[in-house]
Amino acid sequence: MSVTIKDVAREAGVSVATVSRVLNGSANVSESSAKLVRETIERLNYSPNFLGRNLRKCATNVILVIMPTADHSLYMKIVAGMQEYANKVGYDIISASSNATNSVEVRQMNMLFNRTVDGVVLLGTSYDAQTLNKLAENYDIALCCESVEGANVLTVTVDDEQAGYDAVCALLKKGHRRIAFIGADYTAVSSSKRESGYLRALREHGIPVTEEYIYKNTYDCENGALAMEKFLSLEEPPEAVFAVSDILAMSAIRKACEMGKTVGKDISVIGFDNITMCEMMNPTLSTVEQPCSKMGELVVRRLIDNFSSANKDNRYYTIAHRVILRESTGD
Amino acid sequence: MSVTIKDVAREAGVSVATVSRVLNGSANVSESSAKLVRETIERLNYSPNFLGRNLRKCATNVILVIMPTADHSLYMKIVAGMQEYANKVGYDIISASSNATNSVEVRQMNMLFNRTVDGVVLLGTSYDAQTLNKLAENYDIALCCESVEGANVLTVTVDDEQAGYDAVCALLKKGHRRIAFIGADYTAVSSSKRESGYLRALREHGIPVTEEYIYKNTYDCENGALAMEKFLSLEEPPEAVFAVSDILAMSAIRKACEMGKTVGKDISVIGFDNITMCEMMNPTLSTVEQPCSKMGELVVRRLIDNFSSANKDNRYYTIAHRVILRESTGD
DNA sequence: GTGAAAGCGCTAACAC
DNA sequence: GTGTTAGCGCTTTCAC
Repeated sequence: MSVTIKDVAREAGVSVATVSRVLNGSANVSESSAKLVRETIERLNYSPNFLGRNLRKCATNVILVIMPTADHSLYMKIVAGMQEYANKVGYDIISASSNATNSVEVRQMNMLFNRTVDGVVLLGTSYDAQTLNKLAENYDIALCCESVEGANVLTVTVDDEQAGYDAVCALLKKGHRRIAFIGADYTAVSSSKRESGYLRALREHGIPVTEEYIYKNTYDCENGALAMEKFLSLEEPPEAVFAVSDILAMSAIRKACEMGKTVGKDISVIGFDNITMCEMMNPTLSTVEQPCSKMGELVVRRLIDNFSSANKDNRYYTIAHRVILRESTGD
Repeated sequence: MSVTIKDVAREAGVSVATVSRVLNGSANVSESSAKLVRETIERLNYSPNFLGRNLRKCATNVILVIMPTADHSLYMKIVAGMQEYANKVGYDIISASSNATNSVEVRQMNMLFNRTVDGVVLLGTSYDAQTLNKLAENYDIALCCESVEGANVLTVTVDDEQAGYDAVCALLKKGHRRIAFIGADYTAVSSSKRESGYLRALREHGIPVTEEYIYKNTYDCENGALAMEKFLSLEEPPEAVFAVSDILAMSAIRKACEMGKTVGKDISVIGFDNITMCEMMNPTLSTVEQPCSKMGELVVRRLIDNFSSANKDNRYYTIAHRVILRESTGD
């Protein structure tokens, strides 16, 4: 029903080999044949069937990105960075969202197992280190944004500990000493590392840790509000808050406003990620920027290198972050 | 190098046909063979190569969604709705972002032309009606969210004209009469239709149209701010604003705040889409909800039906919207 | 410079 | 209930 390479060959009066050569730009085709073939392709509106090509080549030139949640500006920016680089070098990026659900993630990983894609980048995963290491033996996978402790798999993230440290130092520099932390639960390595940075900053400034100033739950936005509600109900509420994501920070700010506080004056808040909304919030949100394009480009570049490499690069790369101060910290 | 159906057959001491039958759950396999095959698959860690299967079957069971911009909560919600339904009926959804760029969109459409996916849903497109109609002759495509005038292609959207009308009526009901409009430029059909609804609402309430109250540019968020800046600098500024997207509305609100206005009191704003951020803004944002899950499910359902149908469904479906009033309109 | 043909991994029609 | 085999569309080796 659809037109194949054979049809083109027959119509052009050449062999399928010649058509294939034209298609792939191989040398050793006379200009006259090439022209004839190109015209025939045009005339028949032929488009090569990549299922045949990919089967033959054992490669698809497609990379799958699996996101834990789709509704997150950060991930989309990273994917955009990946795409820009990948397209330049002849690859396509497709993405799918696992809703942070293991069964959905596994379903999507099947595209890797069944050879529908050449490699996968995980922006967060429910797999443990052991499973990932096992997978990496047979397939090309990489982690981005969110690392997994003990996984010897190509990984690209910011230096979360240092970034957390820097965020808190920015608050300390404003003169705040009662600083609270809103994090995700223990499964999120990035959050734990940012918490470590938070603790180190306090320690280095001789500030004791106040247990009530640490709130940890999931990344769901309502937890920002819950955290802020708890903080503001304390006898001695914090003067500043560091949240491990902009979403949590925004939700916290919203709650603070509801409770009559002026954010940036009564209480300062700094988030993490620098998503687009930061500049549209009221007040605008201070944050730690993750350089999304760079991260996306680097991880895809290394992953593609791995496709054709005998000994895979499984290193852990960190990319420089940047603290951005806006109105929510009184700037 | 990777294990194939032949390896499984050899190891299990059966033919490849039997293995294939087990794989596809066809009848006519003795329980003993089936068990043996399943064990062998497990033991060899075999995963079928879908390139072979898809080539043979002329189908991939994958649908591609092309989004004009990735960084938009609305699209992600629609994709989530698609995915939930698609997975239930044995399909996978993958997505890619065209950055509203024709060349990128064409690149992604190639996955359809080269048979890497069975169908495509466009959440906005740079193709014109004629091209779409031509494409629809040979391929399974659908539009969602954003229609194209004159395209006889399966389409699912809200009733944009009525939704615009309803949004403005909500503002009128609050007693406002000087109502402004922030829209996208003429290429966005949804925006034009919402504008028609805006105009009809004014007309039916005997309110003359004020040219200065209509601001049209791109969907880029800065235009919300620019519009608001213009409105507030008028001799007689509007009392209320209807923006065709929440992003534009948020940006407008942000600017109004900067200019010393209290949104919801000094000026009311209603957006469109009901993205997640609406409830986290300060003030929370009134809007017109697009029922994303439903839209996603419907368009995918019809598209899949089309795959196996001789006469394709190319109808235009509209799905019920809902006005949601929050603080930005003084509620 | 060109063509014939093998074969990528799989399914399904056919034969037994 | 099972096996043999053709063939999906393509690339590439080999021969000329």
